[in-house]
Amino acid sequence: MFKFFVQAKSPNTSARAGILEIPHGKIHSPFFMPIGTTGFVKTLTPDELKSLGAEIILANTYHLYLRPGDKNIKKFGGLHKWMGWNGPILTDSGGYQIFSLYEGNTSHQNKSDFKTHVRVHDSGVEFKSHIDGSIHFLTPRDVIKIQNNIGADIIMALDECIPHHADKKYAARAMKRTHDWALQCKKAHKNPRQALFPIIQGGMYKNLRIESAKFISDLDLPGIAIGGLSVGETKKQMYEILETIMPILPKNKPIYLMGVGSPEDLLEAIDRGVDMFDCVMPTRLARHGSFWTLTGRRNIKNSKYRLDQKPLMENCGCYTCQKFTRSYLRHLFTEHETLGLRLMTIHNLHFLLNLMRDARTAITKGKFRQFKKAFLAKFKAHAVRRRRTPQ
RNA sequence: GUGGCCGUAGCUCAGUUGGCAGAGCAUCUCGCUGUGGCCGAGAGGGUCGAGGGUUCAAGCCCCUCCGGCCACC
Repeated sequence: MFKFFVQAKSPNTSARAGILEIPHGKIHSPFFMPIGTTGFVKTLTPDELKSLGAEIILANTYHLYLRPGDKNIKKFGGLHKWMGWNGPILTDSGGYQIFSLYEGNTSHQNKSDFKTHVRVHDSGVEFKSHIDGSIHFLTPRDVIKIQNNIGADIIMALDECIPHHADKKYAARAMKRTHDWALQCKKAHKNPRQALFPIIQGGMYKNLRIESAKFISDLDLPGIAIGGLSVGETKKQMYEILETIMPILPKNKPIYLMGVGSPEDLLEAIDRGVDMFDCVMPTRLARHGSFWTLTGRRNIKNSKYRLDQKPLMENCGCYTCQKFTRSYLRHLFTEHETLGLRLMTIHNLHFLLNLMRDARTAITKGKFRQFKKAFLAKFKAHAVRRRRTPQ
């Protein structure tokens, strides 16, 4: 029901290519999961996702529990059937919402009109719904039951994600809670068609991270997730944490770095042995006008694209680049036309999913290091040039 | 013709007893990492309809003119 094989490794790197077999299909690793929090990847149909090469998508337990309600999803025949996506799905547990919606959280900018409150107790999490203000209390056991109802192929244990600047005492307490909850989730989880992944925490403290990595590994569940990164810390900090824990994680299980990321972070994490990723970046940035090219990130709203007859990216095979110019896409954005959001989303997802395919090919050929170096040299050069000579 | 109201940033408008010319939107940059299509940060943009007067100081008070709207002959 759930199998993971490592197929190829590349020299001088921990990067590896593999296959993950789960009830709704096979996934080629390393892979990126587009985010469909509320049961849809914003602006795209499942068919479009499939043709972009997405092999699995991510949805969110907290959001689906509030609306339409996990019990209703079960009545509809499960999330796959309801949303018309017959490929693999992973549901996040809602642990990240503890972090991003936490009262007084300053590391993330809370949306001013998104007045959700979260209180963490040893026994579970208290949420105030951002939809109707109702109060909900969820235990680790509840979170598993909700995910059973939603029916994803991979489900996540409840964890407590903390800000990067959390002190050691706070980080240790959140880690301990995350471990207790992981145990409770394991105990509550009984559906063999769903694989449960526990999550490593420990803040920016290496000894806590090591302790957490060992504890989570010892649970002997089908996969392992790394949480609490890409939450505002520097890239150097994130890579150091990865280098600290990756060597002590089991080699025969998929490793999932939650919430990452940017093209450069994906390659750096693959280099250190990570197999799975998810991130809002390609889809959210697309809706905000940003798009990726091999020479870095740009924004279609810039006035210099007003009369630009080139596609978003030269030699890009995506639908958007085949059919439309930058000037037209900019026009769609200035007119606030929905089509612009769709076309940009298609491009960014194509770019990132293609990057993952290229990385996999490079690993298979034993040339990942060269591939990474060549990609980053072009991609980051643009960012440096921008900093030095602002236009 | 007479009376009244109005004229301030590209647009819609604030502007206190006279005391450094303002906001929202738009424009132009930048940011966004287990999703609010938002949001945040910053920038540019003004002979305050024109001219004169009073005053240390006028968008504001006085006079003339121009333009717009309304009412009444």
